[in-house]
Amino acid sequence: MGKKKGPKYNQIIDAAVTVIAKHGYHQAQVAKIAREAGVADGTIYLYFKNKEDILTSLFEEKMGRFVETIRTKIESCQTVDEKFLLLMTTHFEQLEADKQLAIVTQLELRQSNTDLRLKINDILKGYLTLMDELITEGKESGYFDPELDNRLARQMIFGTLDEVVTNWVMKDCKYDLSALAKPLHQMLLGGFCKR
Amino acid sequence: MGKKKGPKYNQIIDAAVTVIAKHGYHQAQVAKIAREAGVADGTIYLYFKNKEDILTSLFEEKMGRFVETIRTKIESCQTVDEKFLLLMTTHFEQLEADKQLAIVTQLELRQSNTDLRLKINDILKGYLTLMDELITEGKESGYFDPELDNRLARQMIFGTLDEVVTNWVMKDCKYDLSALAKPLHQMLLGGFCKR
Amino acid sequence: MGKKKGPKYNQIIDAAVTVIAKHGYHQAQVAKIAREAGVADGTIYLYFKNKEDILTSLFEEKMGRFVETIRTKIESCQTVDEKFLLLMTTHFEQLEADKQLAIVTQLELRQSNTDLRLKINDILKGYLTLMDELITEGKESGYFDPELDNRLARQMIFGTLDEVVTNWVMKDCKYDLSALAKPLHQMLLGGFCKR
Amino acid sequence: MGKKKGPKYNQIIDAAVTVIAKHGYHQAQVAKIAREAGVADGTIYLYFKNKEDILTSLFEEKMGRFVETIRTKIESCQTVDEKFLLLMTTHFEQLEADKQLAIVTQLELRQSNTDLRLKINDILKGYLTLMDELITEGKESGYFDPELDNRLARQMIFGTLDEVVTNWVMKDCKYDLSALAKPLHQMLLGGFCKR
DNA sequence: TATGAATGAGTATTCATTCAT
DNA sequence: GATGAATGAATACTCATTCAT
Repeated sequence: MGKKKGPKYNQIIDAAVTVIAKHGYHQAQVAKIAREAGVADGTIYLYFKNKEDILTSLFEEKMGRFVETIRTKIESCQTVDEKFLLLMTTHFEQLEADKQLAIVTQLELRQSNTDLRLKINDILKGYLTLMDELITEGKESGYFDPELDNRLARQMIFGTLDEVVTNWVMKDCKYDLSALAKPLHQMLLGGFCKR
Repeated sequence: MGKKKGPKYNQIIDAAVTVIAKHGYHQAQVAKIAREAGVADGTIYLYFKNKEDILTSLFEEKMGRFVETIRTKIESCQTVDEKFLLLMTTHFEQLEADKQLAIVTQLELRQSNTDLRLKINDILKGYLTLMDELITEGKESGYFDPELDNRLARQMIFGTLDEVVTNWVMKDCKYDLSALAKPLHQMLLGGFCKR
Repeated sequence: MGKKKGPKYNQIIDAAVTVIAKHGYHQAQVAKIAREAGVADGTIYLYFKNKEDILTSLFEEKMGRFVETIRTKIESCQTVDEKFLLLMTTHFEQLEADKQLAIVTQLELRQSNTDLRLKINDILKGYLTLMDELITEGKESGYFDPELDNRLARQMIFGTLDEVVTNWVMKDCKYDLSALAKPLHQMLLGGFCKR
Repeated sequence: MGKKKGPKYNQIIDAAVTVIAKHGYHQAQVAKIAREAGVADGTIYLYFKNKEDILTSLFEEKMGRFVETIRTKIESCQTVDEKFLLLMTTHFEQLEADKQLAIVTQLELRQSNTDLRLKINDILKGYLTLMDELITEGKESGYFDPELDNRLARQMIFGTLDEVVTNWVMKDCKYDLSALAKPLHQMLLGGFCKR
């Protein structure tokens, strides 16, 4: 069980995204996912331990490279300032590139029970670590306020990005999301106040 | 039906909060709520139309005055700066005052798929309007950057507050939440950068 | 209990007829009957043992005089032939006089469980006896075939009358029912065949 | 869903007949039918849309050929007189052949309030048409009174047959039903009166 | 590997009846 | 007598998971 191999593994995950995006979390039965994937119900259980495992694997597969992509990209930047802008831009671009997936991760999977949400948080932990490193770097380089509370700053960045993406998804993804990175970057780093 | 009167009405709502906080949204059966409230299953239906009506009434009863309380409190403030600080402090204090309720509204009720989410959004709409007014006031008074995008600023504030509270709840409410208002206020208004 | 006295007793029975005719047997809850009667739910149980007792009492009260009326009327007739015609005419006239009641007895009460239907049959027993007497009289007077099987003849008469009335009710009582007595009388006594 | 194939489909229908005949319509729970059929509750829903679908399918499967059988049989008869006798005999014989089924169709299924009654009426409609044709044929051949009212004659035949069968069922099917066809035939065609 | 038929635990809601006032 | 708030038993249907083929 759990043979994370073969084309069917990915077929099933993609089918889950499609079904959840189309019918919603509570109407995404295993049988429906199996039909969408073109396999028998029982086949699902050759690749996944149970239904929850489909959802967490979905999150892992689809979001696993999410953070890595960001980390790689910002390496090329010189300043913390630039790094932050690129982090946000890349965050938005990646979600903008797969709107169906955005619906699933921003809206539908949040209806799942608390256990699944804890696993999602685990996956996000790498993202929070990255932000933490950036904040520390900013503080050490003298660019950020040295009194900054890392945890709060991190929650502020993540909470903001998440809320902005969720609003975009709820407005049917019909405006340019990555264009918002720049003004947000300015607001996060410079605050609301005039200088 | 729907008598919305008598001590039993409140007994049942309080029982629902207790049961959901203790067992989670998906394990909060009507029978369990009835037992906790000390009434028969059928009695629930003398006071509520159906199970969902319990949850929406819970939200209305418990959170209905949330925004109004904040709006009233900040009226006494002179400056936008003070208003923002008081908004955040009051936001945190109200949730801190009933930790069980915080668990229910921040984590459990978000798993619902129904009209309840619409009702939650209704309440939030009033909150977003209030934030909007504050932001505009800040811009007009020359305190905020006149180029500030209201929608983004609003999402930044709300996303930050929500994320901070959710983290506090997931850490079992074991630190002082309202004490975070001040540093957050500084970060939101002044940004991460040193001045 | 079961004090078959007072105006409320009749109020409740009339309310039951109205409610059943309007909403159907399966939607005729005790609470609905009580409201229609203008009494409290509990009051019903001062006059009736239980819900089934309302229905059997309804049948007794409303249909009890049914047979007696027929019996009295046909006493004035000279011949069996006349008696039969008058029996059928009176049967139809009585049901035609209260169409709501006809709906209840012909359609709705038949959906009741087998126990109630047995009680209804008890009440009808007097009617069958009357028919039996008439058939015997017809045979003894030499008017009917002496070989006639009383039981079958009785079932034929009752089955025919019942089916004719039921069809009339299902066609919304919109044609003249008692006018059918005469041709039916001729068919029952003379048969389908030409003479 | 609704595979209408395989031995289980018939097992379930037969179990429904058995359970309803034994415990009555209102005590025929799905779980009881499943146990009698030797399958799990959920299996029922692989073969039937819902509980009502079991009952309508039961009626279709068991009574669907009822009228057709009669129609085929009487084709071989020469005279209307013979046709009528055979119609009645076949009607009785078919019900006599499965007494449990007779209980279900004559008594229990009549307590239903649903589409089932419409379905029953549909089947009966074909029967009434057949009777109509016979009556017309009798009139045209000069055998029946040309003044005969088809509708009334039809209701008289059907009402009589139905009443006779119902009485037989209520007397626990303990006498010879089809033997009654002959005397009834004589009474219907020749009337009660001596000739 | 793959199938898909079969499983059976789990739950919101109705409504006849009671009984304290 | 009269009330009506409270009771609680009873039931169809879904769907994640299994296992014989």
